[in-house]
Amino acid sequence: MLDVNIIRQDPESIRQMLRNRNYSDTKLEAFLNADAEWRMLTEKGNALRKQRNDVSSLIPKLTGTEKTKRIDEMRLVSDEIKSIDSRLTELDTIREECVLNIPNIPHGSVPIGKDADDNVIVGEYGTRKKFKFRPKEHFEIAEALDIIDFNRGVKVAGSGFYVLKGDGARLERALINYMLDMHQDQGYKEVFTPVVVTKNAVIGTGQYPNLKDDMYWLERDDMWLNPTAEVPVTNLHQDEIFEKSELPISYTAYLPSFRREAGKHSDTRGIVRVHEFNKVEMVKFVHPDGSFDVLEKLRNDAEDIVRGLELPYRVLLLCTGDMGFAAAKCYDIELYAPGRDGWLEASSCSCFTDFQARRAKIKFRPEPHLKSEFIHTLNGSGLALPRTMVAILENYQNEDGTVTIPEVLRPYMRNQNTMG
RNA sequence: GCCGAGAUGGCCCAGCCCGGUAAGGCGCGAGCCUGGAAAGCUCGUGGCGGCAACGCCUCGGGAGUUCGAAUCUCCCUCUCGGCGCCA
Repeated sequence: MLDVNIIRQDPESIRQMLRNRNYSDTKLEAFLNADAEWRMLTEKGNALRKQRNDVSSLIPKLTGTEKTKRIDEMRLVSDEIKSIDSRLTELDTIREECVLNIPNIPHGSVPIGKDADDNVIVGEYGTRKKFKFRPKEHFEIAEALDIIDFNRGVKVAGSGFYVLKGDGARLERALINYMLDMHQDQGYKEVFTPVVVTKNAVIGTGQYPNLKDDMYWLERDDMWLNPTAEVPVTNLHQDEIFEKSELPISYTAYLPSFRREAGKHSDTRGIVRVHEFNKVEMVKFVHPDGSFDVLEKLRNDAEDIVRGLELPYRVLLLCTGDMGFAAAKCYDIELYAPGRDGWLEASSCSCFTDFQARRAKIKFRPEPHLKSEFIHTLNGSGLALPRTMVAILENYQNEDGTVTIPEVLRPYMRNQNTMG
């Protein structure tokens, strides 16, 4: 959520920003209209309240006709206040709904562009293996090794779900532990949070309202299935005020994530786009100064995971048109998958400035006697598990159908070095 | 799920029965005092609108009664305790 003062002060630059981000219908104009009326009525209402307060403190001292007269007068004033208030409540609802639908302002270093084609490739790293055979796609490998069972996943939970078996399940567990351990070494504190979150939490991080159709909703309890650990982890500190000395705070969390992927058809033959997947996430709460430098560090922490796995990858700087709603700047890390000869987005690292902090009311006190200010939040996946597994299966496959286990994972798999 | 008790400024806590300017303490800050400090004293310490004087709001959330609600009525949320159920 943006600071309403910024919207009021310079609506034209917000309009330009929305054009750059490809948001056509954002209710900015509706906000401005409602806000102008709101401010006018607030002042009017305050003046009437002042009158009522003054007379009300006078009334107990009065007697007789003077008193009845005043009470009658105040009855009219109260009625007017009531009608102003009910209009103010309407306007407030409109204002809030509008402002919740306006995305964050991109950082100056973000390239302006329409869609994914305008993203900037920051760099390509690692070496691609030369295969002496046609590299297979991950589902061919996995089915042959019987480590992923697509049909039974569908049987249990419907399309878009899958089952890991044997070495597949163990590889998943190894990856989670490897990632958590590395993030711990990088200075992140591990947390394990609820998978079900409140509506307030999804508002706090900005998934609600604009991604609400992408999340699973538990109607009976008005709860939401975690779409990314960013939600429960960032909201851990909802409504809190930190001392300056407590910042920065870095968390890492492993948590299942759920996406309805409404309108997209899930890839039933693979695990590239599924409804439930594991992910290890990094979340940071930082001082507003230098938060974009922290983003570089965060991205590097995610790259460490990929480098450790010795997978070829590239880093993209997302353009204004492709960036997420709440982000001010965002890098994607994509893994190269030789079987499909394509790139897989496995991590997204973003700086949200104070956009989430304002929604979730996360503040810090710059100095003990000074007013509290909003902190900045960041997060990044390190990494999404299914796509990492796809990349491992396709990059580490051998001609005989076996898959070599990346060296860093072997300690987590009882020193086993191949699957199959 | 049932019964009971609670929710008041950064933190603690009074006020509620019996409606009339939200008291006090802690912490933190500024000032006075002091050779310096402690103690003491004074002031400040949430949000919104004008952005200066000022005004309004704020007692978990919402609705109602009233000239006037922290206080009375109704609904909801959360916390704690007891009972029940249970991996």
